[in-house]
Amino acid sequence: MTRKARPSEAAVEQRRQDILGLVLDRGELRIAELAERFDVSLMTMHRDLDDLAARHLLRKLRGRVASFPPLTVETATRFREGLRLAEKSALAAAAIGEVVPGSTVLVDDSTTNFPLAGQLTRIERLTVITNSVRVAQTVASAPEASVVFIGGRYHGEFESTSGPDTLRALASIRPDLAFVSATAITHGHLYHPVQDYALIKQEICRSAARSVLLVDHSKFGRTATYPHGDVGSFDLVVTDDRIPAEELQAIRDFGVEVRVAPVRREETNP
Amino acid sequence: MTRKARPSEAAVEQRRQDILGLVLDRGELRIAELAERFDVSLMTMHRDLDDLAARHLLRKLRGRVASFPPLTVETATRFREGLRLAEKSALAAAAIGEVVPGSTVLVDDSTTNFPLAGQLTRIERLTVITNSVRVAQTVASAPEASVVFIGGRYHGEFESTSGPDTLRALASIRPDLAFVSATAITHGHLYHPVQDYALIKQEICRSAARSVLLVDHSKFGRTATYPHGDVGSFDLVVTDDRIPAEELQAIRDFGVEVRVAPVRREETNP
DNA sequence: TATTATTAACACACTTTATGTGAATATGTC
DNA sequence: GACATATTCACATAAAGTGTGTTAATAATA
Repeated sequence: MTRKARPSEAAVEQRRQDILGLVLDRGELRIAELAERFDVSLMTMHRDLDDLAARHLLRKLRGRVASFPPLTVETATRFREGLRLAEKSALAAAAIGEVVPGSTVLVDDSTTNFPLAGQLTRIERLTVITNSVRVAQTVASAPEASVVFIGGRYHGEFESTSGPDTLRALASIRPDLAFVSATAITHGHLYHPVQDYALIKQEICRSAARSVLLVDHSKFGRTATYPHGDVGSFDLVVTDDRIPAEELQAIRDFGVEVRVAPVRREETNP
Repeated sequence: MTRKARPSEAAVEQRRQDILGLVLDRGELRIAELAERFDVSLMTMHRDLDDLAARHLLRKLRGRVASFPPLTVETATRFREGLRLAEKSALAAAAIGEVVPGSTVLVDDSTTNFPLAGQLTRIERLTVITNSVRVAQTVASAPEASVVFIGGRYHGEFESTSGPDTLRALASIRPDLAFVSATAITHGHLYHPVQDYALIKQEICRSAARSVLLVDHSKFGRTATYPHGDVGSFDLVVTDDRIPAEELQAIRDFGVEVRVAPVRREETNP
């Protein structure tokens, strides 16, 4: 009958993200219901779900799909990629000024730091240390870049390393500056759903001469299983202008400098 | 006039590889001449060359292109990807039998090892140690895989780490089995164009309880700047059935076991 | 300034991809 | 094991995406 216009690749990916969001919200859903709700055939919905399942973002059962524990999924690189890009770019622009040419900069594993990594290629004679494959690849695309990758247990879902080897390597270096991000922050206290990464973020603050925390507004008011200190460990916090007022005050109460980056809004999701 | 049929993406990539091969062979060529030789417009040739230049595989000058030092380019991952895949798969199939479930396997950075890495996901309770991002990503795609990435100075063109940190990390581990490959081998002696990697290959042989060398026939009869020992350091050499007879004999003279993998031939380039 | 090389803008034709249909196969339930 | 339902397969279709060459504008060299 009335055939539907073929959507662009980006639109398909967007739909799949939306499906995942819904599944994450509900925990479990019938496939037939999803097909109806997104107004696609059962076949297409199966294809979407097969794709998400192949990325280990949900489980496909007979007739229904189930989510993995929500925060674990949200932490996976494949899920966060491209999310809140405007905010992340704004944070990068506000933070890049901290970087001095010729210095050694440590960049944490986080999609928040990806735009920042792109900016770093413009600064001269930098040594960039990271445990994130994506950050390493981005910075190394500049011909004269010096990149040090920190080894350890490799996690495919984050495309980065962690664990005791990583901690040990971190303890033996002393970068001039470190950029760290957080997945969850409430009243100035930081949390991460994966213990290994919580430990790493703490160790980074200890090892770096100066450390900067990058968090967009969506991370505020959330918590996760493993606390990893508070904003007091940082010398500067960079966030965007949709940070809740009381959270902003909480950070200032720690005596930490806060830089609020303006985000140009066209069509931002809440 | 007579429009030309639009080639597939693969065909375009093949043409670009051919262009690169020619430039590598000649050192320098006029762009107009290349356009004529490959029977494409000047515009298309510019697009091809821009692409190759963006991958740092050649330099585009005004009216002509020049190659970087040949062996350096040939070593770059971006160049070797997909080259001699039939041989590499055959080597992987012949070598995979060496891997014992539950053991710790070290896999060298090399496109030769990529198919092998894919095979490794089928074996249970393995710990895979590597300095290659691609190997790490491949193995980590299996959900229960345990992957250890060796840190160090990161090289974008190889997508892997090397240098003193890498050597030190290698020295502190003792894998049950190591798969190593070589870029150049003559009369049983091994060579690599990059010193850092030559050192790593040597260190691997020292640290692993048992080590296997994987080399397809194209690597024989070549040398490079940095020698890194001979086949005597290995317990087994796996190669394909187009290995020159005298090279095969040379390896056997070292008293090393050789396994010659049969390659199914359909349309293999020389 | 004259000449040649490069890039930009566009139209075209081909390839690739997302989709839905209906049939064939697989999976679970009673 | 029979039945119902879920999934996959094979195919046709339409639109998105991509490589190409032409012409015109711009940039670089002599």
